[in-house]
Amino acid sequence: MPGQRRYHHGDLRRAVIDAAVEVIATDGTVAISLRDLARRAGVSHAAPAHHFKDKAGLLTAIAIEGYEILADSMREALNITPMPLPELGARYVEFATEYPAHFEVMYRPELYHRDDPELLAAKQWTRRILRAGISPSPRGQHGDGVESGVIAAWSLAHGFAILARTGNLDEDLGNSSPLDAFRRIARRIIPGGEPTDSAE
Amino acid sequence: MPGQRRYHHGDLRRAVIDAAVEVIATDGTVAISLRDLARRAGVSHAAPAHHFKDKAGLLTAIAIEGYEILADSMREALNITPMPLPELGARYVEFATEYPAHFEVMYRPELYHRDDPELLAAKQWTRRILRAGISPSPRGQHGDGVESGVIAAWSLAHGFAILARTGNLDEDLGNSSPLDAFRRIARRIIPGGEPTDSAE
DNA sequence: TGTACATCAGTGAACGCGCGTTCACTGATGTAC
DNA sequence: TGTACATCAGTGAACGCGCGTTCACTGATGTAC
Repeated sequence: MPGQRRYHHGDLRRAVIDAAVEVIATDGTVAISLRDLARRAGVSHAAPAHHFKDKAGLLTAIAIEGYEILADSMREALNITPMPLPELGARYVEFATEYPAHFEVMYRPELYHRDDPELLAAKQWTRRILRAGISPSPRGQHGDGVESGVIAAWSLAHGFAILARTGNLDEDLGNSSPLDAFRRIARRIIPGGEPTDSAE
Repeated sequence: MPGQRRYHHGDLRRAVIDAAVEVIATDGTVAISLRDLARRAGVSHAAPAHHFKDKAGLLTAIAIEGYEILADSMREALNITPMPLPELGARYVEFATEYPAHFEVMYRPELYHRDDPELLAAKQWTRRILRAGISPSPRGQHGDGVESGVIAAWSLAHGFAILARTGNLDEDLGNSSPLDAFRRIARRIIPGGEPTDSAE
């Protein structure tokens, strides 16, 4: 029954987050204000405070959600691929592409409550999964190459995701989707992507 | 003669940019306001508008300066190294480390006048140098690997720079400086970093 | 060297705005008995 | 099934604030003759 004025919204928390995500994806984090989001949700301007306490609280919620989505996807990838590191990177890039607003917020900790316990837990859980990408590797004698493999994969994925999202790779990518392009590059470059001693 | 009240500042433009850079490096771009910067420069709040027109104009100036500094450094690197791509990446990481505020502004185009002609020129010039990193390569038969080499180097450098700056690599890096760590990784991973068929 | 004038850089008052946050309130919902 | 009460979710008025921008102004500087 649209148009009907109800006192209770139903799921205001969800509605505000969704509106925020939309605004951020379009105009960046500069553009969000609680009052505007309340307006979009068709609710009085003080209502959101009820769910998020303050503006940083809202962004904290978005960051947490982002970490959870990302962790789930990577967790799944670990179960189905024989070469985890490049695939983990691909999932990372995919997440950044599909959830650009979440991604952006996650990496701007000055915007949210960086010491929120729930956030800390989600973040740590995500990192643990990322790191697990190397443990199932059959070769043991890498030395410090193991560590740097994770750093390399993570850096590559992170940088690629941002550059692709900000349009910096447009002229290089041609027709191929960012994700495909990333997979190609990652397979060639990331340790664990291909057997290291076979030719070409 | 400090303490002396002068009518003319001397180099207000410089002073405002420097103040902005300091604020951004500490508290992020959220924290800058023209009025605050004027205060820091010891000048009336309307003075900065004289030099930058508006807030976005100030950030445009910072972005331009960033592109110029980065381009100069990479240009120099091209002249002195036999393996350009990894070294270009290292310069990129070095720039992001030394000029974090410039770096941050550059990649947030929603904050400045993205179609400013001077900015466009600086940006294009920087990209041309980045791309030049592959042309002196002796091997010709890469196919699309050439293109993806640039993308890989750029992505790796960009991602590494951000992750290092946001403290995400702290527990991996140990004692080594971010720049050294990057050089080590880049040399091993980036095409053109090492001869591809030698063992180890 | 001196004067007149144009230009440049900074002042300070004023504007209107949208924001985040607080607060006493009220309508809606859920639960115990 | 009915009633009383506690809790929860949203309202709307009010606050104080700092901001960006505009504007007529004035002091300082540079230049032409």
